[in-house]
Parts: sequence; structure tokens; C-alpha cells
Amino acid sequence: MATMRRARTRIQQENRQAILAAALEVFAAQGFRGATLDQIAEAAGLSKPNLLYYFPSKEAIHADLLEGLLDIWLAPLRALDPAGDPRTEVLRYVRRKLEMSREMPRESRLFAYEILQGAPRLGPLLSGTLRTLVAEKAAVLARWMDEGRIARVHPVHLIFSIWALTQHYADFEVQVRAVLGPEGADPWPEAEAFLESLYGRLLAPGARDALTSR
Amino acid sequence: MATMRRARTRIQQENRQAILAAALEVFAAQGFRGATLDQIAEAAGLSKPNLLYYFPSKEAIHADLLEGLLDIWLAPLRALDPAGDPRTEVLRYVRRKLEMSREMPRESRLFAYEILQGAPRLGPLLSGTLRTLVAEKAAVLARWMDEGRIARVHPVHLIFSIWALTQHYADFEVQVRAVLGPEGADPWPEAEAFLESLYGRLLAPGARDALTSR
DNA sequence: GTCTATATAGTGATAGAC
DNA sequence: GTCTATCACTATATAGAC
Repeated sequence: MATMRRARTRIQQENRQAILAAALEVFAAQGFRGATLDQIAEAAGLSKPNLLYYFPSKEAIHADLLEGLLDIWLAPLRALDPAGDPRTEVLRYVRRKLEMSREMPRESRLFAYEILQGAPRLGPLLSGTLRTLVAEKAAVLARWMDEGRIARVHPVHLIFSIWALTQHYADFEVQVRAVLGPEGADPWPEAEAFLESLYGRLLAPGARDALTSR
Repeated sequence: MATMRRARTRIQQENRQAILAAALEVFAAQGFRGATLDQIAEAAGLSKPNLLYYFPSKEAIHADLLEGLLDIWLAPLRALDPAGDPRTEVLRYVRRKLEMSREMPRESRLFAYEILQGAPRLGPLLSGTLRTLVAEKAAVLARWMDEGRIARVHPVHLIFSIWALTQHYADFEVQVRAVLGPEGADPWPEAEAFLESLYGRLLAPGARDALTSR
């Protein structure tokens, strides 16, 4: 009757989750090639052969992790509401995306490794799902610009900028902390304040570029 | 009399350069662990043992590449002139940094892999050289803000934002191109225009945040 | 200086006892 | 289902002929 999950027992489900959690940790720290099954098995508290009882290969574990990631990653952009107030919506998107970097830095790095390598696994999803979603939301932004409700900038690059700025704090966290120093303040609230200023000023409807002497 | 370089003959110098160029290509594409000596040797047009005649190990090649990189990478920030016009200086910095991403995407990715991994090799330089330089230039920016010549934002995060935005176009180029699509315009001029708008508006002295309904 | 051949270590994956 | 032992393969690095 009920559709059965592949993993039947409680222990099996827990072990699968433990493996995925361990693998996320290791892949995010070292990348796919840098990670070894030994490390993952130890972090998961299992023997290597036992780990391979749950997943057929290292590749399969990695694929499992990536599979759901893009959807989670894009949820904040999906939530951008065409019926909402433009600046509120954009600023909320920025805040949510930054929050995800703070709460899920390992997922961010897993994603960063994948893109850096040329997206061998989720390449098709980038040209498919991702491209479609960005086109849709860029159209919403463009409409808001047409209506004069936010300043006019290239909407797709606006989205790129939000990705770059928010993910930077997760992916380059080591550098951020090295520069701020051991006594440095918590970077996250500073980052949030900075990004709010930045996008507040960028999108203010009356905004015009400062004179640039090129 | 003349201080001799270690590599004496012309061929040796050329081979060394060929190896470094090949290694940059491979490391930037696959990361340190993902790269193999076979790939590097083939790209350099040498046999693997011959390659190891020039460098004692894979690690040594990688170290050699990283060694000079930080200085090159930070040259544009070093060039920020405290005596110049604030907005001109910042916008020039942004343009130079973006140009470096366009002209040296492999170096950018080599650097990105290193930071993602937790900067195991150039960690000390980040807390030393880099931190000092950023502190110095942040002080310049802060002075300009005190004088009301550019708008007040957190100067260090301002620098972070320039790094994040410019390097994004090199490190995540695959994603940028996937989203823009096969027919998409050349992203680089678009990126330059976008970044000029963004920093022009962010730094305009009279700029105030748009009202944000949090 | 450059090659062929090979030593050595590490890693993904499997066999088979329990 | 889980373990010990091990295979097969790959990759770094070296030895020694030329």
C-alpha cells in the first residue's frame, strides 16, 4: 500500500543521514577529489566497507548531496514576490541569501567547488532550471524598473551581485576572518548592514551614478 | 660576479616556464588534488620524470605558482592613491580588478581553490601581508568618508565587496555563461557597466539608504 | 638532460567470514 | 548488516640506462 522507502529500518535511515552529513563536511572542506572514503567513513562513525553498503560509490554520495542542493539554494530567489514591494522584496532576498551563507556554509562551498570545476555534475541544471528561474525573476525586476519603482540596472547582473556578495562570506570565510583579525567583530552583522546600505542606495528610485572621470 | 639564476640554460628556463604555465592551467581547472602530474606533463610537452627533474614534487610546483600570486593579485589595491580623487580611485580599482578577472581567470581560480580549502599554504600571508595592506587602505577610505568625499560604509566590507563581485565573474564563469545563455552578450562589458553604476551610487557623497521596511 | 622501467603509497571498491 | 582482509588501480616519485 504505502510506497516504501528504499531504506527500511530506522538504523539504516540514520546511517544514511550520518554518511551524508559526514560527506558534506568532507567534500565542502576538500572538494570531491580531495575527499577520501576513509575520511567520510570515520566522520560518519562507520567502516569503509559498511559505508559502501549504503552507497555504491563515492560519486553516488556526492551526487546525492548535489541533487537536492540547487533547489534549496534557489528557494530565496523563488520567493521573490512580483506582487510585493520592490525594495522590500530585493532586500529580503539579500538578507535570506546571506542568512543561508551563514547557516549553510558547507553547502555553499560544496556548490562553489562544483562551479569552479566547471559544473561537471549539475551543468545541465544551470542552463535549464537556473537559467529559466533567473530569466523569470529578471523580468520581474525589469518591470519594476520600467515602472520607476527601483533604479535601472542590468537585472541579471543585479542577481549575480547578490550571489557573489552573499556567498563570498561563506566561501572565503577564512580570508574574511584573516583580514578582520582575531579580535575582529563578528563579520555577519557587519555584512548584513553593509549589504543593506549597498542595495538600498543602488535601488533608490532617484539614484543616479556619481560622476566618474574615466 | 653576476648572481646566477638556478636555471642556467635557455632551454631550462623555457621548460620551467612551460611547466608553470601548464600547471596553472591544470590546477585552476581541477584544484590541487584533482590535478595529476600526468596532465601537467602532457600539457607542458614533457615526460613525467623529466618534469620532476625541474621540480622536486607536485607540491613544489603549486607552491611556486602561489608564491608570486598574492603580490600580483594585490597590485591594484596597492595602487589606490591616498592623494587621488576618492571616487576616481575606487572606480579605477574596481575596473582594474575586473580586468584582472578577465585577463587572468586561471590565477583567480587557483586563488579561489586555495581559500576554499582553508588557505593551507598561504594562510600566514593572509593574516600578515594581506591584513596589513587592507588595514592601510581601509584607513584611507575611512578618511575620505570622514571628509565627506564619499559616502560612509564599512571600509573593509567595501573592499570585500569589490573582491567578491569582480572575482565572481572569473571563478563562477561557467554559471554566468549558463545563465546568460549561448546567445547571451559578452558578460564583461555588462559587468563593468553594472559595477560602475553600483559603486558610483554607493559612494555618491549625498547618498542615503532607501527606506527599508524590515 | 631525457628517457624507460619500476618502486611505493594511497584509494576506491569487493570478497567472504561472522 | 557489519567486519577483516584484500584486490585493482592510480599517482607520486625514483633508479638507472642512454
